[in-house]
Amino acid sequence: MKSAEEETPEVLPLSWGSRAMAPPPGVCRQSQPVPASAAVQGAGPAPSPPDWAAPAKPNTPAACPEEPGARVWSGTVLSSWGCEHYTYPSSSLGPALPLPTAPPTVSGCHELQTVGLGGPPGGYGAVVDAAPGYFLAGGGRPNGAPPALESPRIEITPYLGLHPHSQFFPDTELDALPGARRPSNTATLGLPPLDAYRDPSGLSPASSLSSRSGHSEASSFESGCSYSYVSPQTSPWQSPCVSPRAAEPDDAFPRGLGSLLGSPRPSPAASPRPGLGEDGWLAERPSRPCSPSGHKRRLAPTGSPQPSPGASPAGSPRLSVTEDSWLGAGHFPSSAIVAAINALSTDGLDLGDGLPPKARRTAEPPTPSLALKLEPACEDLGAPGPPATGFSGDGPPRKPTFCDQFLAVPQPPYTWARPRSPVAFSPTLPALDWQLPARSGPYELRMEVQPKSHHRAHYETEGSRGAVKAAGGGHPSVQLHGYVSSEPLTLQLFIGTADDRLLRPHAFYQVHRITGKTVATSSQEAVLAHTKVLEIPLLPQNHMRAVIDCAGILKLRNSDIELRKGETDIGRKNTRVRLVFRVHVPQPGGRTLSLQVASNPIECSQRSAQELPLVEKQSAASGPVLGGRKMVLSGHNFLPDSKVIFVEKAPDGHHVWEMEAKTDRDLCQQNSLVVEIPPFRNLRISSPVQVSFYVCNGKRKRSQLQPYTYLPAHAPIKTEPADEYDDCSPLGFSPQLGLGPSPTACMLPSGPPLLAPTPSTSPMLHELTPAALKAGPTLCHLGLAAPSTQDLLPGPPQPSALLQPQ
DNA sequence: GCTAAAAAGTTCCTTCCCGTT
DNA sequence: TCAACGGGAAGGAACTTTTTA
Repeated sequence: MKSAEEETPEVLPLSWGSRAMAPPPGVCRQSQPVPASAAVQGAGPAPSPPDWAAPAKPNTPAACPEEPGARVWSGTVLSSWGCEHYTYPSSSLGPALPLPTAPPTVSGCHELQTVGLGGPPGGYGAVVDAAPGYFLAGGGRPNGAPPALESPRIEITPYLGLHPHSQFFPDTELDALPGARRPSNTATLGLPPLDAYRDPSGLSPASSLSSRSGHSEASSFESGCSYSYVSPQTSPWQSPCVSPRAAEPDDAFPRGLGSLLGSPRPSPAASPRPGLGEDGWLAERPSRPCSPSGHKRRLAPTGSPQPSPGASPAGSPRLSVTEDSWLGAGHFPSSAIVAAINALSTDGLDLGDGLPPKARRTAEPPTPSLALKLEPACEDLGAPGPPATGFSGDGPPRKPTFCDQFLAVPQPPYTWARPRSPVAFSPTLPALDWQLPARSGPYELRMEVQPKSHHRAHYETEGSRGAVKAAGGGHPSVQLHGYVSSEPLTLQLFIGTADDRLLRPHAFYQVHRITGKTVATSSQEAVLAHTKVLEIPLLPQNHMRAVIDCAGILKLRNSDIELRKGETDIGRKNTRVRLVFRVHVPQPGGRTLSLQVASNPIECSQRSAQELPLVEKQSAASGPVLGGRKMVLSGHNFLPDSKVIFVEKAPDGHHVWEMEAKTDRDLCQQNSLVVEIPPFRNLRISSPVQVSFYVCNGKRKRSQLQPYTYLPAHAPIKTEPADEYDDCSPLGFSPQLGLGPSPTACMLPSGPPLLAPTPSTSPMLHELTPAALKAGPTLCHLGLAAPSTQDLLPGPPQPSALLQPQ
């Protein structure tokens, strides 16, 4: 069989190369020589992957079936996860990172560092990854995680810290949080970014209120309590969300606020892109404007003061995205350190130090705008009130608010309480792209009912297409097991990616809050690091189970996202998502345990949902190298002519082996397919070999890659179906890897930089040491204190639940 | 035979329409 | 009656393949 590489020129479009091989966000990959301490990250030769990653062919770039020329990095990428989580400085340390010691070659990054201390979360990736100590251990990264590979690239230098949506806008009481057991250290700083998840410049000229879920008046009115805040631990992928001209003081306000401040922002009908003329960047946007009519079926009221639903979810330097490509671990910076820097830079709310005057000025809150926008939504936000106590069915009766007069949304049996004012900044919950296990100790967050594999997302120009449904009718549901307290918790929901890379917030899709008579589950919106998050109560009286009938999926226009500075994902054919649920369980000692579970992939496009084959489940995740076993695939759009192709990819992305599996056409149904697993090309393997397969209905009609592991002849054969193989994915993918068994639940502290193993608990559980609290954030220590790779053995990297100090 | 440009064909994205609930 | 939901399709942009020079 002819490999894809043979059919495709080796030369990739620059954009592809840069996407697929780009350095971690914020890492300024220099072409000049780099000191050893830093070079390994950006440009050094790839060290050997940790042994434990071998079965998963770590960091193996491979061609993707749909984009043969594109590099697909498959394999274990979390080799440094555990340790990264350990390297989480505390906010109590103050802004004292030894930044000046960074190598000169990352000076660019250091510029970012300086600014980044006051900049958006994404900027911290630059800070962290440029920090010298970060690269000390393990050949460049803690635990020896493979570094990024050199590749064609586009260097992106975000204007960190100058973004108007910086989290360092002085706190505002507009930025209220529901308190339902939201850990008290949750960051609540910052101006609610009106365009927090979508670039307002990309506002559809005729966006309907119903679908302007981000910060639309409609949305806010509905919820009456939408709020935004920026996660302090936001990872670099959460994007600096940088506006090209954000450094201009006059342009410092969020664009969405411009109109509120009196800047010309004509009615949507008047101009498809109002304000383009005053924004040179926008003027260049080739983004398709509106339809000739410039109207939508249901137009927003002319002259509405609401300029935009918000910003794109990620101006993120997120690494390349296609449904088939991803990057290996070596490309990922330490989110833990990112969070640490976040904490360091923001602790005590005194953010002035180290901030360039320009950045500080930019960070000043456009208070009038805020007041104008949010006043109707939550009039109580600004008023003194009780501290956040969380929602509770037994809570005090909610004072009627301004928005209540507008919406007759049925009152849930509980209310969302709000803090009087944002809580002081401190290291907190893991960033949304942190990989967390679904269970830890007695706790398990489980998807009881999976969503349908297809859900057509709606555009902002459309009306809502309703809530995500369950396959068997009804709605998806999630339950937290093992929780015995009577305190309700908050379940967070956001739209994550469904490719075979690390699970992370999807740049092109956002969760959309559904309200109405048919919605029984209360919820409210938040914006965490440019990603909309739906917060749903988990109530003991409901056995900590939540039916997700309040979540739809909003599609953002590709052009709006892709053209954002720093965004490296592409939207085309990137139409699969997952519902990602998180819960943060308070633990004794003031820490918080974070769990996460992701749903099955959901196809969100109209067309592909009708045509492309989709594998939802496979009956086996592994088998003998000799093949010959039958495997049942269940999914959609299978045809009698469907082919199942097994592929193995070389580290450089070449298909080194392809084999079509025999399919039993007699047993083929639209939703199921029986294939005979072909023998592997090498019958003498000594260790498991990770390959992939896909279902092909014809040219360009291929399912996503699914994992399959060939086991050596002498190895015990694991016969359980893939569903049991991994508790986070029905396909046997670790949600963060697409490979390997599920992570072992474990807990990590997230505060101080020095962490000592706690033998009495999971090897992943580390206690804070007094010395750690005093020692200060020595990055060298960060690396040394982190558990070694061997600590994580056996098995693939161990994403951890996060046990954090409160 | 190779390369580049142009043309043609295909796929996908976005918007709009409209019937149903 | 209205709005939300949900299926379908038009139009065009983006991409791929083929043809031509």
